[in-house]
Amino acid sequence: MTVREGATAEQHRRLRQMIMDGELPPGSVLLETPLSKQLGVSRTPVREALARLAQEGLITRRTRGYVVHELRPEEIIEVFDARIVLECAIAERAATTADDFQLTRIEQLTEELERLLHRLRTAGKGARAAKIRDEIRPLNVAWHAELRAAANSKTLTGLLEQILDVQRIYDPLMKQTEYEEIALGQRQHNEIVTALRKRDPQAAKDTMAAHLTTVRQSKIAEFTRTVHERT
Amino acid sequence: MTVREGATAEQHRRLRQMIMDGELPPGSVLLETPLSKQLGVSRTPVREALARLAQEGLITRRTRGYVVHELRPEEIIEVFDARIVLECAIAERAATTADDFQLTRIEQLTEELERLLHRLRTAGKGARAAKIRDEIRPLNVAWHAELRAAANSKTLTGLLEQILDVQRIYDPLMKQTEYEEIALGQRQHNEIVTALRKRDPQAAKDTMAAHLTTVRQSKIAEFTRTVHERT
DNA sequence: CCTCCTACTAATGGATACGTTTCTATATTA
DNA sequence: TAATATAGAAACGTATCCATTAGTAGGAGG
Repeated sequence: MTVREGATAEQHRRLRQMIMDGELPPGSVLLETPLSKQLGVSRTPVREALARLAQEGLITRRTRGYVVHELRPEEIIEVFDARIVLECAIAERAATTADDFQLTRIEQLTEELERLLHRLRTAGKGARAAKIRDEIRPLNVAWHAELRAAANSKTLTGLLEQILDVQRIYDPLMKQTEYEEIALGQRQHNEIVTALRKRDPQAAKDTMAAHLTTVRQSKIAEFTRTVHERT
Repeated sequence: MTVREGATAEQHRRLRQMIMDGELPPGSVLLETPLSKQLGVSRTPVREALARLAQEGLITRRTRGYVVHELRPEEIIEVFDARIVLECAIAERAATTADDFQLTRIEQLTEELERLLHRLRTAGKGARAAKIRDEIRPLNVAWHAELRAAANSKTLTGLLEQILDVQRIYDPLMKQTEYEEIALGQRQHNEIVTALRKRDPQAAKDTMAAHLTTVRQSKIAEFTRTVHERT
């Protein structure tokens, strides 16, 4: 049977997807009435869906309708700083709370990423490489998700996921990450896993801080490059 | 002129207040239809208000209606841990971002609290003391709010305020804090202010950690005492 | 006496209707 | 020509309506 899903939930999911896919880039205007026609439902579920997106920080209210959240460069950095705070806390916590099953899964994901990374190095820069990147990305997301689960804090996890959502609005605008940066990230993943196994919260936290700081650097560089080209 | 406020915003505010005041303690059931009659508006704004409260984490959806969010003891600790993470990050950040004007205001609040604390010590335990406590509480809240402002991060501030709201659901269930604990908190406030003035992020962070750890201890102690009595 | 079934009540999700507010484009005046 | 006034269109906030669904009480059967 198909999953029973209310119209509100469905439109919420659809709009969210459209934002994350870049179909509705930052600054896009969202109006209740036209959207309800476009999506083929009445205004009620659209209204509710928009209210949820607003509370999630993905869109902002205007006097009339909503706008997909736009961040000024310094705000992008600010959001990333908050992410670092939360994800470091999660790494630190996970070092003590992760059970063996969870650690094993993280290790498996790390190894899988390792394999893909080797394939990417040999693949160079063509269509083959792009395909491998498409496999790497969700695994990376899964790696961080597994770490969150291991930290065993619904509160921290929830807050971090909120932040990640806001960040993802800008993902479609980003250029692809350089191979060297991915490789560095992978080395750091390995270090973090080691720290978790050693049950060393301080090391887990510090390594995560290093990891995210480099990711931040590269993302900001990508972003400014990209925005520069769009003018 | 009175502030123009839609029915949705008004009911949202009213319900939130009722929850914070303990008029709707954790576990209370909130149904759209009865509430709309009780509050004297149609279901539409009530619906929207409930949806917002849910997104804020104050109430949770059930198959039919909502319930004021209930936390198991270990979840209360978890929420507090998240608060510590965020508020330490804010203290650390504020040490570099706070401008002189903000620092001065925090110092003024600290001094004001100092005066009230002395008055409380001499007032003993009667109705006079209760009155002073009623003055201390909002100042304490203001002190922390001013610190958040000084950290100059809408993101961190927003996340922390979410957490604080969830915590406040349980405030009406708490017994009053002992004088000694308030006094300790005040000494720590002073230390934090000193660290901010010295522009020492590490000290600000560490002191805040110490401060919130003691607050956590006392709150948890209060809470278990209180819950114990309610059985 | 307990369990299961059925019929009823009441709440929800979604659509629609209506009055109000805001935006926009056109026309008028300085 | 530029600024402003004004009329019309469009979106919003709130109320109401209807179909569906989830609880509930009461009765039949074991």
